Amino acid sequence: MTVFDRTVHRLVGRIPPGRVATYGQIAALLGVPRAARAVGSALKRLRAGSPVPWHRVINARGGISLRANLAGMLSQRLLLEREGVRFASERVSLARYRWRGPRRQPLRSLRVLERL
DNA sequence: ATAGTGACCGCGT
DNA sequence: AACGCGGCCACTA
Repeated sequence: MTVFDRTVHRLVGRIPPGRVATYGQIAALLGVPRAARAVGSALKRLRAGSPVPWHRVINARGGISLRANLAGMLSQRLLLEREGVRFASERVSLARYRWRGPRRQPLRSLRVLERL
């Protein structure tokens, strides 16, 4: 494990249930816009049983990238559907499910508004 | 130090 | 809309 790996894992850990992010998006949020591929590798290095919600990371086309491992591909889809993410012809609508990135803790006054 | 390897991406057929 | 390429970045052997 490297610093890069842990940084990726930490960020991915903040994606809420029912939402998704793309590899490129994660890379961009980390300040390395073109490291999408490296992000995928970092996720692959996750230890089995890790609490990191790796399944919430998909490719820019809204699809699952685990083409090689068919088993893993199905489980990813299952995990997402279990959270309410719907698939349409092997794809999810990024417009609808894309996570907007980590938000700073809202200001106290704004929090009140959120409850409305 | 270096060459090889992808859970990627955007662009041009 | 699907496919193929080339470029990219971090990691590994």
